[in-house]
Amino acid sequence: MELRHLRYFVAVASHGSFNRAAEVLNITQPPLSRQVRDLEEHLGVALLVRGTNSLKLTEAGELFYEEAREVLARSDDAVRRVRGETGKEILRVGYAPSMTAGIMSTALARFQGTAPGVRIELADLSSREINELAIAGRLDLVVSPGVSVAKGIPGFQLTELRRLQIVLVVSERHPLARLKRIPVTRMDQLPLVGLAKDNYPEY
Amino acid sequence: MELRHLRYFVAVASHGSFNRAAEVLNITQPPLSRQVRDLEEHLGVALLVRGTNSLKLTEAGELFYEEAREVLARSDDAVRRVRGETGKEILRVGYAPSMTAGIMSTALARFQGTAPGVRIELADLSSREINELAIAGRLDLVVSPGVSVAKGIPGFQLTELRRLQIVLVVSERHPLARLKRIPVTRMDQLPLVGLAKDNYPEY
DNA sequence: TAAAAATACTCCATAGGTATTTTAT
DNA sequence: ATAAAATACCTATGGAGTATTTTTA
Repeated sequence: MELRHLRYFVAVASHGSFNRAAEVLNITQPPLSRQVRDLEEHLGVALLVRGTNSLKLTEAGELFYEEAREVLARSDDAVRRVRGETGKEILRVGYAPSMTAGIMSTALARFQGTAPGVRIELADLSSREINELAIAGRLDLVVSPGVSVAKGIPGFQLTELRRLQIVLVVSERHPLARLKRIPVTRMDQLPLVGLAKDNYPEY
Repeated sequence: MELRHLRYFVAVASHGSFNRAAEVLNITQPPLSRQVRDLEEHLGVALLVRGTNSLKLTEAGELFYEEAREVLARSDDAVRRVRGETGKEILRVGYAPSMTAGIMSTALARFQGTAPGVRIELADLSSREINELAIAGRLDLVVSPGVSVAKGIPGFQLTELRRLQIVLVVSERHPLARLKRIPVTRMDQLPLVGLAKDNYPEY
């Protein structure tokens, strides 16, 4: 198997047609058909279902399509890097740890998969710092609690990522424990015990 | 550029010789030289410094060697997956967190690089548990303080990974502070304040 | 029946082989 | 002097082209 097979298959899959793919690849249709067929034979798996006026990917085809694109992206990237056209693309991400708990690592892995050339600079920040740095143009992407970016950040686009449930845990003898619903306003009066700024200077 | 070029270059780089690489690849030396030369030409970068009895990678060569191995590993993995020989290889790692602080994440990343098909199951364990599970055959790899595996584990091979310095911090008024060297035996007599088992049930 | 893909063949580019020379230790 | 890589040249596999047939919406 060579990269050619992957390039050809990806072209066919993405154009949904041997003829159009051949055109794009600047070759004729028969050799393209042959190469893709060779690939399927090599894999021992059918990648495409050929209907005359329709071309569908099999389940294996869908999988291999993703994989092949991945491999091609990686090899392109390898070439770019060794040429010194180094993956100097940098994505600067500022995030609030509390907001990203449990999703950051998979998000990173998946992003690196699709864009292996991009270097990611992570900074876990307080929401205030996120705003400051973002406004100063020192961040490209921000993950932050909604309230703190409610007004938006100039030059940034807002997307809802997830909704987090915030729960109140009280002793069963606490006056609030008796209420079915607790209006947020009721919490104004509660004393808040938290960490002083000095205790977490990194924020 | 085709996978062939990458395969050939990797073979040459890893064997440190065109002749030996050619042998392994089951081709003769001249076409191998040519292919590698074509690759360098395509990249526009020298990958190897040819001394008659020595072969060295250039800086670019070192980089491209890693990249190429990556691409090849990915493509192999793609084939395996689409064939349904799904990356069902699992490496079960048991480790003592204190021993692996600061090295685990990079180790994981690098391992995934060379063997992307392998799923890793991590378990941070107490050294006692590590021994138990390893003996029970439920772990493939173990990172543990030397003392606790000094006797070895049946079926496991021992390799020294790193030496950690353990330091004793005392008040300057403490009797031990006066000594230049403190024999371990002296510490027998010191009271030890630690966490009770109940306080870290996950261990 | 009219597209799109498959077949059948032809050709030539190039991967790979053989023989030899060059080079650096 | 010698072993390893480069060079020169040859061979032949197989990638790509042309012409045609087959297939199914």
